[in-house]
Amino acid sequence: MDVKHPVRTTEKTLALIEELRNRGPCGVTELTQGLDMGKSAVHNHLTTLQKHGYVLKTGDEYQLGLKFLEVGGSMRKSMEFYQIAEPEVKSLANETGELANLLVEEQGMGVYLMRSKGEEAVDLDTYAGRRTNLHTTALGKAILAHLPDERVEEIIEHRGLERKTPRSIGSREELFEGLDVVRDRGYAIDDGERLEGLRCIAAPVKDSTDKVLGAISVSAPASRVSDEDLHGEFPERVLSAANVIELNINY
Amino acid sequence: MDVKHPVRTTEKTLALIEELRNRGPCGVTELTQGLDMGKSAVHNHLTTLQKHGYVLKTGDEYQLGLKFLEVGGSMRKSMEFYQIAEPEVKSLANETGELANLLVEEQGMGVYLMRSKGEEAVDLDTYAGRRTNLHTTALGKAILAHLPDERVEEIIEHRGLERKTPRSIGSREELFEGLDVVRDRGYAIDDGERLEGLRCIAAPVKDSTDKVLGAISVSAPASRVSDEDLHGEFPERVLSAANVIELNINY
DNA sequence: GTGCCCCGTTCTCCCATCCAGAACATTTTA
DNA sequence: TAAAATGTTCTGGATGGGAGAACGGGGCAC
Repeated sequence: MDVKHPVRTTEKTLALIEELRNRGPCGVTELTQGLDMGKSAVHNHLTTLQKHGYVLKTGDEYQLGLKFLEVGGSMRKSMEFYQIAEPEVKSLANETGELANLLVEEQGMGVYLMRSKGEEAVDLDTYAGRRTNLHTTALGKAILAHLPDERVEEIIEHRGLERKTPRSIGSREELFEGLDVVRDRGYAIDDGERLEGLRCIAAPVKDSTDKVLGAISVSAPASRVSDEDLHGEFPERVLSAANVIELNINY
Repeated sequence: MDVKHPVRTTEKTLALIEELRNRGPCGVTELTQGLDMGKSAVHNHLTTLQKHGYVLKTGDEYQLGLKFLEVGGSMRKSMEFYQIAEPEVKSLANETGELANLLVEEQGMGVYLMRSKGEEAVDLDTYAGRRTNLHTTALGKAILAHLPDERVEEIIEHRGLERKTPRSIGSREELFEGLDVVRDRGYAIDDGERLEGLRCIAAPVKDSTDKVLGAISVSAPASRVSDEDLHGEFPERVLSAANVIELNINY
């Protein structure tokens, strides 16, 4: 991203936020390390962010506040796709007893909008807002399969095709072959590619013009997803949920 | 909040974010109005934020991205209180079939960490990240009742005691009387104070040193909460959920 | 108790940099 | 086809950001 006239002061503030996020609660001096700013500058930025609620101070330690959740939460709530999909993701989680997820694409990355845990659900390291490379999950592949080819090219150009595990996708050819399959059968599968022993089934959600809005999925341990279920009951339920969302979006 | 050396450039960026949040997707010129900045300045800030993922551009329109949800979501996930309370809030929603909520205090305001809808749940205007004045909800009163008196004084000093409806708390005396009651019986109630016909029951969650960490609640239409239930089954369930959380936090 | 060190905070002045305003490139409107 | 929007780029001058030094206070060693 080539910006002609970046606001350097703002970039310093954003770098500070990132640093604070990685380190967790800490003092001014500790933050200064690795930030290419002096103590007074860091202090000025911190107090400014505190004044506006983005940063909290307890004793001599600073940390990020929940203001980010406020802004992010209100953005999410204002998304029609989220509002309509939310109850269906919950139903899917309750029906299957497993972990159900909702993903959208933003700037070439997948962003989890929500996750809902059924009775037996495994606890993954995902959370609302979490980003992943699209090619590494069933959700992402469901989305990629329904984006224009040139967009997919752009994305792999920009975000790469890093392999998470030996079994995961790592080349352009593998990816496009996989996406063909996804388009043919209507749903995407991750059989241990991201995490050994974890199976995910995902379906795209499209609007009335066939543009993909996002994807919905179920994740479960392989021990509870038989080979028949992997191409039977699970895709059926996921596709059904995706279909309900599509119907509600298009009235 | 009196900041000695505020970073004015950062404050401009934050003002722009707020403006963009209120207006939703819009162009540079529209944003410029009501921001006391020229077109070029607004443009510079927007492209800088875009470069770092906080702002998205589609066509000629700019809007906030899900980066805020990413930062906020990771903050929330890192909170022990949220991690432990989350399943209990879900259980509470499922058992009662109503809307269950989790609130923490930050800078004198209540912040919803999550909400979980049961089968019959009403749909309120709350969402994860949403802020409210503490004195206007059962959740807030449950928290206030277990903060030191001087802290409560500070908060009403700083945040005021605006009445939401004629029935809601609007004076210092009313508030402290109410908090006494909450302490005595162990839970807080909102009987139509915030919204006509809505009843909420909330209980505080405290750690082993008796410090209040947050509060958990159920909200339901008055038609489904009889006068007996209001001081019977509902508080019982809410207190039980709060108790489970406390046990799990203190090991 | 004393001295030392390290922390967060404040101050000041110089230089980086932010940005008004004008110019340019496109698109929309009349 | 002209006029009036829009987003984007450019430039120099005033603004204000922040390095470095100084201050104040809390904690630790001895």
